[in-house]
Amino acid sequence: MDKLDIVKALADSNRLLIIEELKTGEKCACELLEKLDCNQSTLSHHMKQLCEANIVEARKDGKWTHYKLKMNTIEEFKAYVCSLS
Amino acid sequence: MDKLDIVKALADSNRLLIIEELKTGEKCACELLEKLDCNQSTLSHHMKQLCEANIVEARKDGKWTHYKLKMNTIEEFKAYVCSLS
DNA sequence: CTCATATATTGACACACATCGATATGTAAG
DNA sequence: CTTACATATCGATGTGTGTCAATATATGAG
Repeated sequence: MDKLDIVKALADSNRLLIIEELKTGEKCACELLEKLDCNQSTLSHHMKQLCEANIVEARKDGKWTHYKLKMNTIEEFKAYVCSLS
Repeated sequence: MDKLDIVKALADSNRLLIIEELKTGEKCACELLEKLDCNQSTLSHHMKQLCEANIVEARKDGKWTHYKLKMNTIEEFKAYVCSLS
């Protein structure tokens, strides 16, 4: 886990919203797109960054791509934040 | 606490290093400067951002400014990260 | 095969931001 | 008052990145 990659991936309002949506469980790109005020290529770009930071994982299912939070990474990041206090 | 302000303030390698230094307690700017590979005005700029995000607080003492982690904010951020899992 | 739909990639662009040198401000000592 | 030191601010600059339109790729339906 690279702390810097993680915080950089979190440092955008749309990506924080995406995380918020994924807290309630796996969602596909078109569901996420409805919640965000941006176009499809922008969403795709954000999802790529979240995946590359290992915060989110993608699962392809036919035409759809489903995304969910990657708990391993989140737990490791949580441990880091806890170490600050 | 604004999550976005916090993650943006964390999203820089030098600022993560500063946080790491402040984990061990209050330090003045010149001590921090020794640990970082940047010039004095750059450090000052980073400290300002950390203060504005309420992650760090400054205390002036004569010529020196001492910085320490602001635990209230860190605890709130910790609660947010915990809410993700 | 053709068409529609879902998602990814590319290229361009504007804006944010990390960095530095120069300078300003503030404080203590002599 | 003058000098030295600690820190802050300013202006300029290069790099990074969020955004979009256009296009590509992939999948399934008919």
